[in-house]
Amino acid sequence: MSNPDFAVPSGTLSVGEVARRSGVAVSTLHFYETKGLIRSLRTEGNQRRYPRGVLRRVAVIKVAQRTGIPLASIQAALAALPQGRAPTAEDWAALSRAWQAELDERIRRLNQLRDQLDDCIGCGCLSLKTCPLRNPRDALAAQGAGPRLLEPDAD
Amino acid sequence: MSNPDFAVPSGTLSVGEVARRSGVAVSTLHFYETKGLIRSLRTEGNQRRYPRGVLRRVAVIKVAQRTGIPLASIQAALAALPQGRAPTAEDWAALSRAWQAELDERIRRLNQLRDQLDDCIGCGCLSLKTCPLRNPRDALAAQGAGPRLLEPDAD
DNA sequence: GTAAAACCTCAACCAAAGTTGAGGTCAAGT
DNA sequence: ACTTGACCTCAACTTTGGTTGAGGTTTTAC
Repeated sequence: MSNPDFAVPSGTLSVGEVARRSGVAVSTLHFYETKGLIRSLRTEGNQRRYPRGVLRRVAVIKVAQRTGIPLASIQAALAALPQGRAPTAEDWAALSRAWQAELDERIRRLNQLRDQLDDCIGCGCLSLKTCPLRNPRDALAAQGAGPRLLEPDAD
Repeated sequence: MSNPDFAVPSGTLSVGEVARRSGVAVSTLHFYETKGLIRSLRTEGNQRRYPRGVLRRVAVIKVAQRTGIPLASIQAALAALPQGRAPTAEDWAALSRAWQAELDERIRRLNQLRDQLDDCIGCGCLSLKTCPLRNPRDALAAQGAGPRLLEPDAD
């Protein structure tokens, strides 16, 4: 059994090659596949063969991850790419813009926090009920698993 | 058995009170205790009683968490507070300064990433070997579980 | 034609930061 | 006295982002 050119387009990459060239472990590529972040064709012997585009896709995944976006959201964003044709530069750019906006928002929130920490230095106000850092709902949207509820106004 | 004033200093808080006043779940306070982030005295009936200082401590923990610092590091920082006496405002301020520096660093890295994403928009360069976003070691320290290794210079 | 390297699946495990539940005890109000 | 709510411990489970290993197959290279 062979003529691999029939079963699998030539110019595809094995999982090991993708791993080497993308800097991502083979196990991670398997994992991404189970999560629907990437897809592969199979040889007759059931081995993965990736279209070249996978390298860009993995690059994009890693970049998005570094901005703090969870894999599930990355998956959703990638799934929204046009089906049927290879994504264009503009498709990728649109993704980048969306993620950049999210990143901006995260940076904004961290800066706010930083400034408040600045205000609080030396005043010991972390124990005061009026401190914005102790009452995040005042100034900041809950980030992650923030405090659910603070005493209305007692103490 | 009682005379709680003997076993436990008066003016202490039960775990439920701390939960209500700090906005943190009881189970979380238990969890923090197992991680050495807070400590408690016990009544004769084995119930937790917290010194009032625990409220500030929990507030500080939550603030640090919002800056993205892992609990283990927070624990280490808190453990470095002077033993024996209650921390002073200056003690807390020193902590704040340290965390603020970390926060600054995180913000700096995210800004760098944002700018690079900016540069890359529209150029489709995520597929190019020269793109700084694909070769993070060029410009950025590995953040979290970054790519281990990128091909030396092939491709 | 055979041995080694690469690949396959599946299940188990890891860390972080908790949450949930079972089964039992303590404390407080009436 | 007794019921109810708050508390106790311990173990198991959750999510995210993977890694590790066992046991078996495929591909490649000599």
